[in-house]
Amino acid sequence: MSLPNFKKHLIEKGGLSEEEFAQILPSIKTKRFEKNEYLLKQGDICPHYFFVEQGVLRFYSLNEEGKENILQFATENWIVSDRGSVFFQQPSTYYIDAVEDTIAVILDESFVNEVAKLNPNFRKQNEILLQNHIRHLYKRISLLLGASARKRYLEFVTMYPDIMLRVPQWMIASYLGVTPESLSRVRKALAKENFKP
Amino acid sequence: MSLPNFKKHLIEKGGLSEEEFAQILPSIKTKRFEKNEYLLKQGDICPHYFFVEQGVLRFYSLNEEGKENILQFATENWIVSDRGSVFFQQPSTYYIDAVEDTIAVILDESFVNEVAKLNPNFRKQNEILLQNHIRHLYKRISLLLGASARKRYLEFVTMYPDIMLRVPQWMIASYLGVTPESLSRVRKALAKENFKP
DNA sequence: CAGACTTCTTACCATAGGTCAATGTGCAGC
DNA sequence: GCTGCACATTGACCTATGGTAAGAAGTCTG
Repeated sequence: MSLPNFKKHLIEKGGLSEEEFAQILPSIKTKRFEKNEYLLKQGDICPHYFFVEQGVLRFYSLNEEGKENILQFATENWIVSDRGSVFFQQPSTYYIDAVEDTIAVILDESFVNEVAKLNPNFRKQNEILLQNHIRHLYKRISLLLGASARKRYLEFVTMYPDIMLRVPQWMIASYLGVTPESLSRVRKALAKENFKP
Repeated sequence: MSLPNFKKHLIEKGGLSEEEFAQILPSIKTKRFEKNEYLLKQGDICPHYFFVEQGVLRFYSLNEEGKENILQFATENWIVSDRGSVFFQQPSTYYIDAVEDTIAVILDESFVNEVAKLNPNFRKQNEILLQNHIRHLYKRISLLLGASARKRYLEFVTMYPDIMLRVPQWMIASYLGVTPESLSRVRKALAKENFKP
């Protein structure tokens, strides 16, 4: 298993050297998930963080009526998890599953500590990721509070053009908080105004 | 300035002793804000974290049409800030102002480090606060994605009964992502079904 | 290739919530 | 005790989005 993305991540973002990476490579655990396979189900204690080496994951909740609300997609180089569940060792209220066949690197607190021992900079980089994550969540809430379906879609397209092409449209609708039909209408209206994605 | 809430916070959550608190007390900076006074404006680099010793703050964004979207309220013992702006030293896109006259403790990274030196446990407690914060943001997004105005309001009331009583209704509407008129109608309908808040 | 899904689109109608405007109502300042 | 705001309510109307149902297009599978 060569893990080019994870290697790049640790070297560029984590500040590790080639040698340091080679040193920890043997202790890296990965897992392969098939399309539609679950990584986490409601009620489970989320065991790890998942770094997407290859593929697409989705993180979502299910409301009482059985409607899925997609909170996050994760493509290559993204980390996804129910952090709260991992941290507090409490049952999760969320699901994670694979949108495509996916290879994920299994991360846990001990791994972070181990790498941080090699290179103290790594902890700082983790902190940066976390802060960016929070920023992103705030932005998302702002949009959900204030923006129309159309505006949210446009924002999504410019922010994640890659994801757009890899997940079915109804999942994007769920991420945006609208029905697939509504999203279809929004897209049609945009096409009529000759909007180029 | 006696700061009973902040003292309690540091002792109970931060694990400090009375003596340790007395030791840092002289270096604690506080500031008083009048109702409607700004703590942060769009474009500023958010200089600190604010711990609310007494009063109510609100954290919000303004969209292009000038509509306010309230992201968070903070009453006693809450910490509020644009963390991203503090951390990355970048201009904020948010506002913070005082809903009531407020006494806030001014916190910055150096303060956290100073206290952590006294009691290493403090860093862990900060981490816990942060993780809870993220959990809370996810929950909020789920509700905005999937729940009706009524459900969001009921959730708000049970979660923050205290805030309900201290901020005007139109701000709650903004927090929930509906118009004040809609919220008024939701409340009327609930009253008719003899809902007791 | 046939058949069964899944996804996307379209059309028609329903409705929650938005908009606008008028009316209350309480409270702060004179 | 008025006067003037800021907030809240209400009603009439409108619009974006939801719900339903059907068909078209694509895709997987035997």
